[in-house]
Amino acid sequence: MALRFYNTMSRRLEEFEPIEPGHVRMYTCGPTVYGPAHIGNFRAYIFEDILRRYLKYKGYRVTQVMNLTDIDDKTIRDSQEAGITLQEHTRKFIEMFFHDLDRLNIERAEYYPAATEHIPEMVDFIQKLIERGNAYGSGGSVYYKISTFPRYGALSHMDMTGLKAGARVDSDEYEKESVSDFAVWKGWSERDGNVFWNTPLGKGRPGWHIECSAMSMKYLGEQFDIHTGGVDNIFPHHENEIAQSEGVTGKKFVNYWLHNAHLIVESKKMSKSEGNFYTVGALVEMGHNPIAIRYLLMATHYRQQLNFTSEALEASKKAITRLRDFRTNVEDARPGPDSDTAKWTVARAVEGFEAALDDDLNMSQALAAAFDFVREVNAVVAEQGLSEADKKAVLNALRRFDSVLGVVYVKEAGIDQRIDTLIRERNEAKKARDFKTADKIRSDLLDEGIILEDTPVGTKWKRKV
RNA sequence: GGCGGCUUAGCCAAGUGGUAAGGCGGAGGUCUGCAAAACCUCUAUUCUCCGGUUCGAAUCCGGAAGCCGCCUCCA
Repeated sequence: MALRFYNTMSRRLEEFEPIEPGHVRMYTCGPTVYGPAHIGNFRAYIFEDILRRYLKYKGYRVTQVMNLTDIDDKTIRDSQEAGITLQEHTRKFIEMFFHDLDRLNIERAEYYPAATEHIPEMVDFIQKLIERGNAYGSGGSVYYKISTFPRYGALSHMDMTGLKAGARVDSDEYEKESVSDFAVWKGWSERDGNVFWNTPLGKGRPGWHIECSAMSMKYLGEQFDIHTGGVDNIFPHHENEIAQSEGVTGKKFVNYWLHNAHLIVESKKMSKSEGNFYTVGALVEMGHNPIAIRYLLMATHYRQQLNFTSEALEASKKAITRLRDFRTNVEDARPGPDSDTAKWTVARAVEGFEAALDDDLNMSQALAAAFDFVREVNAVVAEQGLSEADKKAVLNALRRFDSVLGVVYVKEAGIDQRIDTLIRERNEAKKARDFKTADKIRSDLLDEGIILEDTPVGTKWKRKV
C-alpha cells in the first residue's frame, strides 16, 4: 500500500511522492527557546519523530530541518528581566530542549538552524521581497504586502476581508498599509534594548515568519516535500511563510502540509492557572518514565486531540513493559519446532503495522497490530517454544517496529554488578528454603525500581518502567 | 461574531455504510515456594441525544447539547 498523508492544504488524503525519488526533505517547526518546552510542544516533536522514523523505515533518506527560534518578543523580554544577554538566556533552554529530546528518544534532525545565526540570509530574503514589490519599508520596519499575493489564505481557508482593523494589532505597527500585512523586519524600538542588528534594512531584528522561509530555503531548497507544525501554526505562521517563499520564488513552496492537533490534560486545556501545565522535567521528577510520556504522546493519532491523563500515563508504562517483556520472552524461549503459526503471525503483523502507518500514520492501529503480534507469538512460545529461525524472524519484526516506536530497544543504565551478587545470594537463600531472606532481597530491589523474576532459565532482572 | 474539530466500555483509544481493533483496569482459571511474566476464558446488543436516508449507520444527512481549537508572532 502506498503512503498517504492528510494535507492541510487540500484537506484530504494524498498519496505521498517526494520531489526527488528516495529522498524526503522536510521542515519541522521547532521551539521558541524562551522557557522549557511543555508536553504539548513535545506532542509535535514526537509526531515529527514518528514521521521521520517511518519515512526511514520505508527506505527513504530523510533530510529534516528544525528551527530554533531564539529571537522574539518573549526571549527579549525574559532575558532583559533576567539581566543577561539574549544568547545566555536562550542557550539554557536550547540545552534543556536537547536534553528532553534525548530523554524522549527523539531522533536528531539533520539541521537545527538558529534564527540569530541566519540574519544575513533573512536580510537577503527580505531585500528580494522588496525588489519584487511584495514588501515595503515603513517607519523603520518592513512589511509584507498581502494584497500582492492573491493566494493568501489558501492554507488556512480564511477570508482575510473579515479581519477587523485595529484588533490585536501591536501599537508599534501603525505604519502598516493594511492591518493584515505582517512584519518581516522589525525596526529597533526602545524595548528591544541591545538586541538588534545593523543591516542594509536598518537597525532592527527579523520578524518571526521570515526565519522559516529563509532557513528552509537555505537547507532544503526553494521547494521541498513536507512541512509540519501544530495546528496553531496554520494561521498565521505557515500562511505567511507561503506568501514569503512563493513571493520570492514564484514556485510552489511545499507539497505536503501536516499539522498535529493539540493535547488537553485531564480533559482540560493545559494552562498554568489550571495547574496542569507540565514539562518533561516536572513529570520525570514526579517519578514518571520519559519513555512512557513518549508512548502516551504517540499512541493517539496525530490529528486527534489527545487527552493526557495520569491514568493513561500509568497504562502507557504497562504497555511498554508488555512489549519489553515480550522481547525477553522470545529471546529466552525454549527451543521448539518450526511453527507455521509463528511465520504467519510475523507476516500478518508486518502487513498490519505498515498498512496502518501508511494510512496517514495511524499509530493506534499500528500498535494494535503490534499487540496482536505479541499475544499470538507469546501463545506459540508458551505452547511449544520457538525454533531458531522463528525466533530470529520474530525479533527482526519487533526490532523493525521499534525503529518507529522507539520504546523497546532503549539504552538504559548497564548491568549492575551489585544486582547480580544479590540475585546470587537470593538464589542460595531459596535453595536453603529461606524464603524470608529471598523475599527481602527481592522487595528491597523493587524499592529501587528493579524487578526480579524467576524463570525456567534462571532469575532475570529488569528496570521498572 | 466568523471558521474548524471532537463526543465510542471504569480510563486511554482505533474504526467513517455491512453488523464494535488494541492498551490499561476488573473477574475467574493454568503455572509458581510465594510472586512476576506468560497463556486461556469473561468484561460496550452498542457508539452524547433526537429525527431522517438505507435492506443495513458508530459510520451519510438534519437538529440539539457538551467539550476543544483558530481568527496576526501559542505545538
